[in-house]
Amino acid sequence: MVYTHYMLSPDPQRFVIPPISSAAPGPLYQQIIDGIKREVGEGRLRPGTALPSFRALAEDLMVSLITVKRAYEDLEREGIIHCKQGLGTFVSEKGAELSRQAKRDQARLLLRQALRESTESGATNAEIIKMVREMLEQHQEED
Amino acid sequence: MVYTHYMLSPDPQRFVIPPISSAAPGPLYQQIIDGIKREVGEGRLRPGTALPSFRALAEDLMVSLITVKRAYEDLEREGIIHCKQGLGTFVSEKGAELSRQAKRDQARLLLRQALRESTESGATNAEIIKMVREMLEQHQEED
DNA sequence: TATAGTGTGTATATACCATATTTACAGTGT
DNA sequence: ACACTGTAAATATGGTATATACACACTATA
Repeated sequence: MVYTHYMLSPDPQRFVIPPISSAAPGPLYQQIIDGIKREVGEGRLRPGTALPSFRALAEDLMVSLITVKRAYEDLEREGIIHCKQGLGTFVSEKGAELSRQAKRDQARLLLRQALRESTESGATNAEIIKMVREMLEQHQEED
Repeated sequence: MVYTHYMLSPDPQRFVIPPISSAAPGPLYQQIIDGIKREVGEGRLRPGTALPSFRALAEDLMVSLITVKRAYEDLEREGIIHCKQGLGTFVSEKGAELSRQAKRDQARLLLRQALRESTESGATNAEIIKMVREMLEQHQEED
């Protein structure tokens, strides 16, 4: 068992980024992006700290180097991280705030779609609110 | 101006299925599927009635015949419609109920994702509920 | 009552783009 | 020189969309 520098706790789970899976919905690079945004946004990967190298993360997640690069490129374009050739990849100063903002925007987008589907299914506003409350309670129990 | 048999009102808008666009998110065939589920689920395309032919819908939506076929195939697999070679395509008896059920399932899926993104963005349950209420009010105004 | 015609849905071969991989290249520090 | 970093190019695969040709069902009509 080898602990990598980006780990913050001696968790039996080796990687903070995953789960990553070809079976999961969405492309692999998107799953990596979402995972890193979560870790950065929730403060487990702090601004200035180094992310795992392309090769290290690729090997850990059993994924191609290019797939990691694709994910890091997108994150760099969003200003959340920045890559320096020969040095490594690091969390940007505004990375946490940008990650949370991205999550907020994504949440609004998904919520709009969910509400549209709900109304088209014949659900009333009261029923929708009720469903949201129930789901939030379930999420609580998971923590 | 030509009215087709599947139109229910002399709407200046010719087609009930659209809007369809390469620019819109999601593949074209999925947009067709969603549109037909909506029309069937909300009762504007009733069980037993004929849907537009592959060629007619393809021409109307300025899309390939194969794209329409792909959409109809998926809808048939879900039991919402049934295609009869040489005859046409028709809404199934349980089409409306199945469409609404599909919308409900899709809504739950999207809602789960939206709530997860919201919590990961740092939003509290109260803030999430508030956002849902605001969005529902906006949807009301559109009607 | 044959049968040609015109409408249905069906199947095959093709083009294109996003995704993911391998392999080789270039920069930075020790 | 070496061992690490990120970068770039060529390739393979799968999903999406297209055009073209094929098979079935009704119907008008000779």
